[in-house]
Amino acid sequence: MSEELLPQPDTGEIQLVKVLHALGDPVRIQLLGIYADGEEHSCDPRVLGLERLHKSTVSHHMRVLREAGITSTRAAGRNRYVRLRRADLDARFPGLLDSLLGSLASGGTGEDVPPAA
Amino acid sequence: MSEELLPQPDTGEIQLVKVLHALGDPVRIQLLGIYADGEEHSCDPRVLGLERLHKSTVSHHMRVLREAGITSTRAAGRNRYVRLRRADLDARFPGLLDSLLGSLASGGTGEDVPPAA
DNA sequence: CCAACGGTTTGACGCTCGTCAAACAATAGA
DNA sequence: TCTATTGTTTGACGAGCGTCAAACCGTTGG
Repeated sequence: MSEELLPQPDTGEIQLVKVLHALGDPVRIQLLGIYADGEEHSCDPRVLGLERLHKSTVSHHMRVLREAGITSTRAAGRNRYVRLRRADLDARFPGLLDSLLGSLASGGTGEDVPPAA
Repeated sequence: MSEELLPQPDTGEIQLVKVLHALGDPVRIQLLGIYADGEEHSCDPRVLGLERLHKSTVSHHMRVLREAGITSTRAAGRNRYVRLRRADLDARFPGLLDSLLGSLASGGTGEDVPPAA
């Protein structure tokens, strides 16, 4: 059995400008919202609600997020489990993640917001 | 005499993903640090400490920041005065700007940090 | 009126990005 | 041992970005 972490930057090496660049994309900011629960998630576009995108495209976004230091990916068997690096990000940039997730919830993404009706 | 504001998005129209995209660039995140004092600033690259960049390049970055809703530009005579839209950003995304500026100060940009010596 | 100033706009260049498709790799299950 | 599953990698394509240079525009000051 294999059980290893895919390469990712050390906490101290995470750069703000790269984090912002990584999140300055509609798909990846949406992924951040999905990962906000702190749980592990599969990479399958169907599971993530990203059926509109090819699996290789999703894989690409995963890599960008991981290399920016935002997510951590664990490989187990033929599955990969992606999780938010909440503690590391909080240590590196205190308060940033919380305000980002808060802003996301306040609807700053231009997504379709169904009326409260 | 002319004295008008260049076009910019209304506070409610500011989109998080566009803000992050705008700030996910080394030059523009540096500009954010300059504007952090809340004062008005000229566009002259020499005044901004951006001598390495052509004035048209700086002008381009100004436009990106303004159209993302991050800055406000006032035209007076042949000068333009750029200022951070702190109140608008705080209203739209509470806490985001503060944590961004804090993260910037914590050195997450990969900039050269002179030793404390 | 005319020249200098502060910025913007346009066009060009190379590079990066987001996306898909196809091939590939590794594991799990029958 | 096949075959299906899960995801990565590579290559291609069009679009967008960051930069510079040159032309342009409105304003200021002789």
